[in-house]
Amino acid sequence: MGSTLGRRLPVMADVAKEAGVSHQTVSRVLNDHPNVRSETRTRVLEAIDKLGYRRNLVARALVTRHSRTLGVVSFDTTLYGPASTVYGIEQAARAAGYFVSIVSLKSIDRAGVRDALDYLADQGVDGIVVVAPQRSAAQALADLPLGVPTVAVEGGEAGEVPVVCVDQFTGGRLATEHLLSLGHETVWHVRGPSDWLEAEGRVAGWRAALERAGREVPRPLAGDWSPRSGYEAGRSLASMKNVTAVFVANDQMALGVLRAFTEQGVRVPERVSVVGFDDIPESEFFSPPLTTIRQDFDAVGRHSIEVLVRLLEGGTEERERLVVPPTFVPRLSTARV
Amino acid sequence: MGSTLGRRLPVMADVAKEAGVSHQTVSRVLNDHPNVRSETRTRVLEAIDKLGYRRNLVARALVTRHSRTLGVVSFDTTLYGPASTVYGIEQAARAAGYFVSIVSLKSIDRAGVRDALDYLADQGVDGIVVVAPQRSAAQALADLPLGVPTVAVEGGEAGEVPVVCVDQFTGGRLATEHLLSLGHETVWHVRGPSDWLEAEGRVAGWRAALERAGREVPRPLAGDWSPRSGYEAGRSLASMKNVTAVFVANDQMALGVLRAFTEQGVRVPERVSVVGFDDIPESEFFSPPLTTIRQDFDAVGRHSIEVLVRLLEGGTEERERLVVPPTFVPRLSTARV
DNA sequence: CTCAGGGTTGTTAGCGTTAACAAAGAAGTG
DNA sequence: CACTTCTTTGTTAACGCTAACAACCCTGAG
Repeated sequence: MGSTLGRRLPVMADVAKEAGVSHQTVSRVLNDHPNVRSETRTRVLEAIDKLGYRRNLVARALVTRHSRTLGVVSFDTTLYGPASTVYGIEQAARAAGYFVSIVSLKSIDRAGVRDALDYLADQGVDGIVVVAPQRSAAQALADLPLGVPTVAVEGGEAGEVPVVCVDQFTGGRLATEHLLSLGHETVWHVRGPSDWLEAEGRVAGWRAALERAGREVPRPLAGDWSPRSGYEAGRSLASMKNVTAVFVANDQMALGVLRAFTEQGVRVPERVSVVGFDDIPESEFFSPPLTTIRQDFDAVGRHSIEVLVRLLEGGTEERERLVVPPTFVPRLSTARV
Repeated sequence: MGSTLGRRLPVMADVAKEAGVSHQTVSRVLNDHPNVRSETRTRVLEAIDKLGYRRNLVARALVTRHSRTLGVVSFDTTLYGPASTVYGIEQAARAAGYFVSIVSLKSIDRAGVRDALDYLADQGVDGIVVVAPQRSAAQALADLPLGVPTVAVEGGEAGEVPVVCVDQFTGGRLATEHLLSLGHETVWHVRGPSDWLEAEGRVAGWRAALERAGREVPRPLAGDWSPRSGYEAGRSLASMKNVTAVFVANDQMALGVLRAFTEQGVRVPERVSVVGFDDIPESEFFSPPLTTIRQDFDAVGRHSIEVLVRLLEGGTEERERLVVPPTFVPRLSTARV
């Protein structure tokens, strides 16, 4: 449409001519410069309105050296956690007047993260949020001497950039303490992949709670966050007679565990109690509804933008670390021994 | 870091001086212009390498009037469908050399869509993909006289822009025919919100299959895609004695239905068969594993970019409509009467 | 030997905006 | 009333790149 229209879009000079002022005055009006006579201002605004003028942000970015665009690097935005975090980021960024450009990685190795950051830097983003839940990603970030202000989400201990994350340790501890408080002798654990900082944090919290209570610490079963890996862990657990309580490192794997237990005739919570992690929207409707630890992904996303914007606008380079607490969500998958 | 460094980034002129050529020659090398002596080319490339020069894409965009950025407007990217679609879009766009800027809407009304499109147009995107599964969004799109090439995903019948979508009608038909083929007298339906085109398509496919088989068409139960609404529909269905087969319009609601059935002692698939829609990663591990209709969201996202890029680069304004077929995924939630 | 024609490079002029400075008028001060 | 100061506006010069054109060199045909 309009390919033969010929009328190019109006530019600032057109508005200026229409309003009988210089283009600089138009610029001043648009940028809320205080020293413009109100009569002139209205005349300019009318001209803008009449011509349907819209300022060219690319030209503006060239001269101001600010694109008002933030970059986001994330791993597999198909997963609930990253998707929710990115959603929070996007909402907060837009509210703060920034555009959001996204790179979603398939695998997170150092090269991948480096490429993504370069790519965004090329585009001229003013700042970057890296959702880096894996150790490799966090390290890649730590190594990179990047010229763009950056914030890591779930970035673990990496010291170079500010970090916003959920307190995984406390989450693991809460889950475990809940199960112990119900009278379980010990708590088994289906953990996430070892490269993930979140997985490590949950393991550590679980272990600490057991040790503090002076209980035996069983060997954790390995999972990869997928329902299938939970299912396989569940089959192993079902065959062990002494298992009465399991803390599963995420809700999806917990679903797999529940499925395996159902197949093997292991009743939850009558014979085994199960606690998950994340509180995905589905977990309330698992059979039975899943007791879990809620992560406020949305808050994490919002906070990361707050920190980044502060970095961009304030400029103070506080080496911040903002920790969002998880919350315990009791449902029906856990019971007294 | 580097705030006191003072050394500004190298620009094309710096490279030119370093290589002993004009900046235009540098530009030609970067743009793969054929008429550059290979010796000169290597000299320029060496200079680029030595100085760590990176071309300023903002300046380039200003003069070429192309930002190589595509905009995506989507509704609630927290949901599995939109998230997967956006993921596919992002991957395909990056592979085609485009950046992706995202706007995620909380509610899709005409004003919201209009704002999002304006917002992206201001930013100077070259093209836009609108994930518009609701009728209101599709209409908003149809009304808008936008100056930027646009493709709608799941956009229904809206005639102004090319559309890429999954064949919802066929999906609904497949689900229903499967249940009928198992000997069920008729099939009940838990539908999605009436504003959603996808919901309508599935209802229509379900109805058509029943009518073609000469069966009674029960009144569909209303849902809003959430597990909770499925749960509520499930409680209603559980109380009806004549229900033996249910087609639920998405997997999340199907989870709620399964939960309600479990609570009421209605066994699946022994007493009632259930079919879902979407094939989310969890559905294989529901109890029982859910028979469902798979939508290839990723393919939809990829196709939408293909169409858009063709529009941008070819320029032919074919009023395309690309339909991705759904596939039937048999699992254990359905059985013969 | 001359001249056309292609390959290769340089020069100049934008793209549409903001920044920096200059200029003119209004207003306040001794 | 002269002089400073503030407000308002305009003029000019970037920002870093590509497009258009000009200029030069080299080759080969007449």
